[in-house]
Amino acid sequence: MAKRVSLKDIAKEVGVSTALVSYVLNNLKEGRIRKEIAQKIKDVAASMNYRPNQIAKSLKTNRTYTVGLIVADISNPFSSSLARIVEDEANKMNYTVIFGSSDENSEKFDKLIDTFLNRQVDGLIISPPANTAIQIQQLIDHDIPFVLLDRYFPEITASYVILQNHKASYTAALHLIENGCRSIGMINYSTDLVHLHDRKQGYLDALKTSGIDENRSWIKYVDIANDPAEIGNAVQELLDLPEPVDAIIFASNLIAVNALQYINRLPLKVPRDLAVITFDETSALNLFYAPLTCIRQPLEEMGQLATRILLETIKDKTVLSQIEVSPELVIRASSQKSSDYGLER
Amino acid sequence: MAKRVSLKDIAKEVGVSTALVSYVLNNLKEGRIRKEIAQKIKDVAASMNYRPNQIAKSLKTNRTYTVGLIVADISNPFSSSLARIVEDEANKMNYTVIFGSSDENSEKFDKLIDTFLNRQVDGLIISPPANTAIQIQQLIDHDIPFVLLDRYFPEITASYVILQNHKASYTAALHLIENGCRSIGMINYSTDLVHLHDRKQGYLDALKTSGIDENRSWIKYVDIANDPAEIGNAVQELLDLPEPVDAIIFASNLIAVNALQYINRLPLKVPRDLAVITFDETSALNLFYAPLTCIRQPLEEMGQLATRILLETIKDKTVLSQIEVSPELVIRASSQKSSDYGLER
DNA sequence: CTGAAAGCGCTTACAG
DNA sequence: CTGAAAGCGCTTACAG
Repeated sequence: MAKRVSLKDIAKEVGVSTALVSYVLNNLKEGRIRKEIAQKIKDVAASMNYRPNQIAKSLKTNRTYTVGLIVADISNPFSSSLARIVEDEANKMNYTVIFGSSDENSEKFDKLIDTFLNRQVDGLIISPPANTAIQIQQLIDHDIPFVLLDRYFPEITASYVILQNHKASYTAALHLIENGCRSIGMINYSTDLVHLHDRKQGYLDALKTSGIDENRSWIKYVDIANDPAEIGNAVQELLDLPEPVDAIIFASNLIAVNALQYINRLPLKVPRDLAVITFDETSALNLFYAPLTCIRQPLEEMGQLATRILLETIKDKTVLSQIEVSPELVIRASSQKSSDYGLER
Repeated sequence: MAKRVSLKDIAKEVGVSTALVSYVLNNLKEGRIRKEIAQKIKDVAASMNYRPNQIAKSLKTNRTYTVGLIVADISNPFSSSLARIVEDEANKMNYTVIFGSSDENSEKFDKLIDTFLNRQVDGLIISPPANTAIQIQQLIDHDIPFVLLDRYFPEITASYVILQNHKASYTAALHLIENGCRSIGMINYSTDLVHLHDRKQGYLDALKTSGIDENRSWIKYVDIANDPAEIGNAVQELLDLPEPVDAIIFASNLIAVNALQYINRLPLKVPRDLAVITFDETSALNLFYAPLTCIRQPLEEMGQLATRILLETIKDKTVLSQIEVSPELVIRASSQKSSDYGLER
């Protein structure tokens, strides 16, 4: 790289101190600097193509204007959609975002936090993997500004932005019941992630409310690695029950994609033979033949809130916001047996 | 944040100079430092929970171990898949990545480059929007290490990793012709992006080779903003031609998702009534009823190569690599009229 | 084997 | 209105 021009170079060129150059270029002490000299400095800076060195500035000010975003996997559309929203919101406040994928792995997660803190990020937005409450507690102990996104730990007093997960699946299950479903399955992840447990609980409570006996074999747990074969098997098992399931709720978009791909190869028709509801609404789901009823998370709101809360926290360490946003049940054909959708093909 | 511990604190605690601490913690001059004192320093550093300040280190060494990744839109699965690969490859070499989305907008793109350079990234991986050759040339003029990914400018001598785009659509079109298609449409973006022009040209050359007269109305151009209605219209127009098209090639995964969603609502059947091939293979496409023939880009290879070339360039500014990777035509049901797939439903 | 010192490029009290 | 100077937390020739 060609030798970069520094404040000192400009100062020498104009014949003033670096301090003055710094003041002028940062628009400080405006009224109190001679106009001509200020203009001269700006002109020279422009002509020399001056580019402030943020690293030096950060070292001095102890602010990097960088936030670290830790997601499960940036290539998962759910994560990347949030990333985009965080990016836009952070940029508005002149923040840049660095990202990392934890792969649901506690060690990788630790490493990311470590790296990001070494890089002096001003704060973190985190979708933590399961069983990382200790690490999160350490962030608190060290007074590191952060907010949890999408996931949380009930035992920890930290800011978070999550979905009303219980309500989401409660509403979904109730909707299925109202549409005549009686044996409703769920495919969920086998994990300690609390928000996924909440999704299960909402579903169970809806059954109970409706006087439907809970049936343990209606819930299938798959590894969070999203293995297509395993998810296909889970579907098949639900259909192979003595009394087969007449509806399935998918606890995530990736479960849905894999399950529906499997269902595509089956002779059965959605929703005629099987009603279906999925968490999340991603473009990946749009090509299924039956328009899918889904639980829409307000991603825009979630990403923006998380970012804003983080930036607030950076300014004022005493901020604590725990926000649960509302899901929206978007009702389409896939959940309504009464619809004739399954027949028309 | 609790007062951070610095080299100086450790030095004071142990009773040595900061220089020595720095040497020990960086494992420099290993054989030449008394073992006991080295161990003591390491122990104290650990017990004080020392965390090296990368910012200070960067200021001194002029290396941030950060790369900037500029994509069109991180929420586009194509971009986020590449981002994930770049992330992994960069992490291997202890690099962190900051990202930004240009939205195909030249001004946003400028701003991102500016921000990233101010932050002293060691280099950039860039999918440039149309008409940004000037900006790219400036990077060269300023000796900034970078590599273009997915897109390039033939008039500029810069490192890049792209697909053999011409070959990709040439092969695809030929395959359709061999399977009996005679009037083959293409939906592409109206843009100056050269790689998309290459995709068009490959398609046209395949027609010519096969003795099929090029028909201007077979190519529809849509805005790169991916408006679903506009893309649906493009499909309809191709079907409404006096001599309707019997196959369509989609020039990107997002065109495909939108077009297929539209096709889903039509009475026609793929491939019986219309054969179809798409660029890119994303999970978004898996739920279409007919398994899709697609042009698979070797994303893993592309992301890794781009990252490696960048890191090479950072070390040695004289590196210049222009790589065109091979597409793979993954043949499935959607492109084969002879297949009975379209009939079985 | 170890330390004193300069310096990376900024900001910012402080002094005048 | 302007400047000299200290200092952010490191690294690294240089000297001994």
